[in-house]
Amino acid sequence: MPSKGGDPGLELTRYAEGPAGEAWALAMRLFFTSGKPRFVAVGQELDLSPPQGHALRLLHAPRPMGELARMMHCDNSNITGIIDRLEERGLVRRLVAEHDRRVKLIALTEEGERIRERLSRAIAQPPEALEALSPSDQRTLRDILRRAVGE
Amino acid sequence: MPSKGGDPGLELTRYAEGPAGEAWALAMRLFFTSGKPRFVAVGQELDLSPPQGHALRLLHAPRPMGELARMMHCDNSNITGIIDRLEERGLVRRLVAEHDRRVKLIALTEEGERIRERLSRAIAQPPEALEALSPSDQRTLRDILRRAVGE
DNA sequence: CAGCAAAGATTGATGGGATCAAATATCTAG
DNA sequence: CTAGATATTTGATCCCATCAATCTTTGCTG
Repeated sequence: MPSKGGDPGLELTRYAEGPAGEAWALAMRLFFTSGKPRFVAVGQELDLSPPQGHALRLLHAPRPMGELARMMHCDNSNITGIIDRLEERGLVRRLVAEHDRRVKLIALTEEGERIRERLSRAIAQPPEALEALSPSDQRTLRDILRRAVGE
Repeated sequence: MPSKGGDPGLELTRYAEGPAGEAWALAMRLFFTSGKPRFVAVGQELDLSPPQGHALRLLHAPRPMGELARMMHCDNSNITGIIDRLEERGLVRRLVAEHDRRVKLIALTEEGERIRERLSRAIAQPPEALEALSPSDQRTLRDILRRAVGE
């Protein structure tokens, strides 16, 4: 079964085993053709690199640097630079935690909150492929994913 | 509804509208907590950066540089370096297209094919959250996503 | 209390990636 | 043949990832 057109899919299903594997392959395809490009595009409009955008999204509540690093699956020292640049732009502030003066809590400024809001809204927009599903399929999809994620 | 634990979710559902939006938010959460980390980890084992891995996966058939660039949503000039490094490692070859000597077709070497195979297999493995679903949910999920992607 | 190991964050070095402008080689139309 | 378009490359600049080393602060232990 050769793929159609320009093969926009990542030829993922070839290696998938079982229904879960196939579903996962299709989901990743959706993400790579829709999700990631949009994330990058929206980030560019707001002049945010993907890691900066990611960090901003995680900051709906103040967090220590180390927690950010863990959540972003990257090294501690990496976060320093990302936060540096966000701080220079006034989107973020470093607060010293009073219970432990080693840790710095990163908090959004008002401007940062505004940008985060816009970013989140744009990213939450589902791709057309999902919007085009029947309402019943949409609900079923949501319900199954809720069960998967354990919500 | 404050999130539980360390808030591994990206607080995505707050901005989602409608079932499709919620489903999308859940899918992205799955991707960010499972998919991307695994992609990066598997890449590290094989000593491939994420873009190198991505490019390799797209090369199940020889492609011109420009086509790779379009598929990876990046600038043409970007691909040059990525392919340079893959070529230095002997995973890839540049072939001059005979119908147009401007274009270079990128083809996997045998070693490249082996690596690509291992990468693809590892990535195709669905996250536990999906494996844990009932077989019926798994099938339904796959079917809905097939409809969405239009397969 | 003194000393010391561990934890949180930063710095510096190195290499890869994104983006943009400019250059090169080739093709195609007229 | 020539002008313009196309595919790729180069160079410059910035950002990100990773690792080792450093600094401060904490908490433990004798």
